[in-house]
Amino acid sequence: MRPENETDGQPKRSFIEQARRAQIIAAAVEVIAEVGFVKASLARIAAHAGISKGVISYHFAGKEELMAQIVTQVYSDISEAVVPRILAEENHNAMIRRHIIAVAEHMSGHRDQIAALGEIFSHLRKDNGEPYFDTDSSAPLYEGLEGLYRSGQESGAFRDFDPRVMAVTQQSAIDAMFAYWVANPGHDLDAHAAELAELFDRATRASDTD
Amino acid sequence: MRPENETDGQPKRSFIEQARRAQIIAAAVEVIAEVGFVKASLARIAAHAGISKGVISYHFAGKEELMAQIVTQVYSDISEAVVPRILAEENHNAMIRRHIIAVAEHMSGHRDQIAALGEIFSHLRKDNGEPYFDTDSSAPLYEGLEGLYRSGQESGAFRDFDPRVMAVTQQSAIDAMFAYWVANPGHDLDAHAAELAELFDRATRASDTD
DNA sequence: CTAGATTCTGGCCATGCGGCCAGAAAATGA
DNA sequence: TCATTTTCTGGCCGCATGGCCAGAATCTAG
Repeated sequence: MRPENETDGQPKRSFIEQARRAQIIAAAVEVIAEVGFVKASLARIAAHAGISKGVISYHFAGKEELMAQIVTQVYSDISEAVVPRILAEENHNAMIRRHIIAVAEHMSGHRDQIAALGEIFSHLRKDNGEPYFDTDSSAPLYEGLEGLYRSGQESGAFRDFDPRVMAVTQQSAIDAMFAYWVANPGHDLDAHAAELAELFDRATRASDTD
Repeated sequence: MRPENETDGQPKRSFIEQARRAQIIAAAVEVIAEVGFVKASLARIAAHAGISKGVISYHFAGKEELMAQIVTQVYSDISEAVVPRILAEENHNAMIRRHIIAVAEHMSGHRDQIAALGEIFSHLRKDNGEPYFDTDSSAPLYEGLEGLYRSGQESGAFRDFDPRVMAVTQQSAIDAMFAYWVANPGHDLDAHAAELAELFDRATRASDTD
């Protein structure tokens, strides 16, 4: 039996439980990165972690929760590493460049994480079959970029484009960069990021005549 | 029993067989677009087409071949509609713009097709679990864009960027546009395409000082 | 030391899937 | 008309999966 501490809000977790959850998440990331979402069964993840299958069921409500936790974990790692570096920049043009370059630099040391994230994004579905992560659930992510674009437009650093379209495009360009890198490990990630930074700088920057 | 005409090269197909294959492909596209790849079982596709499940097995070697045929079909439709319009342009900058706008115009009347295509791309795997369509299998697609970029660079229309990165980025931007549109049917596809055309024109165009 | 809470094991079960097949039905052609 | 080929039906089979549970093992506190 599982202790019921979920009377309100967040369940309390013992240290052992936190450690187990972290271990399972780490194992799941490695397995998904290696064999893909579809073949990453609970049995396989458990075997990779050196534990029994039931342990996963014990610590997570189901496969869905495990996957969602992976996404949460990776996302917060990224934010922690990238956001401060963006905010350290002093003008909007530099912030755009920094966003792309910082996330690439961070991910270059965490390839399994970004590979697993891509798999989960495209495969995880709710029971009714709808995507777990669509453009709406990513809204907070886009809103950050959109806000940056809008304020840059107000300051005159950026030309007059549709911020939503630009945000969707920049995010997709970054995702594609990682997908390409995951499929082609020899690819030069930093060089790719530098190209993207130049690309979006030119695409967003106000013309001299504007 | 199935007649064996596959002695060499392409199997001969009767008119009835061609019609059935087309019917099944059409049904599969609709089902995938509606319920997603994972829930699009052969049984469901057959029911939607009003035929027995075995018919699909009879006309296609397996689910894999059916999915591959869908991709082939949709791709050739796109090429037929878009390529001539690109070639009709007279300079490289206009060709880039036309590529984006023409594909969006074509797809605006074929939403199920592009929705199914996205599902198949991200879900279809070989037996060994590897993606059926990765960046390498899309190489012919990229090579077309890359060639366009290179010749534009030689002519001086484009600045000096990495053609591979630009091709991957432009394709991902277009894919993201469709994905956003599929998830948000009210989205203005033509306006989005116009924004992208402007974006990539600015990103690729040679500076006055180059 | 001991009782109770916590964590783990290993296997069972229902479900849904794709592939397959024997025989029915329909089309073909002489 | 009737034999032969082509097409279709409906169900069966093996397989893999995620969820679940009874009982064992381990830890904790009094």
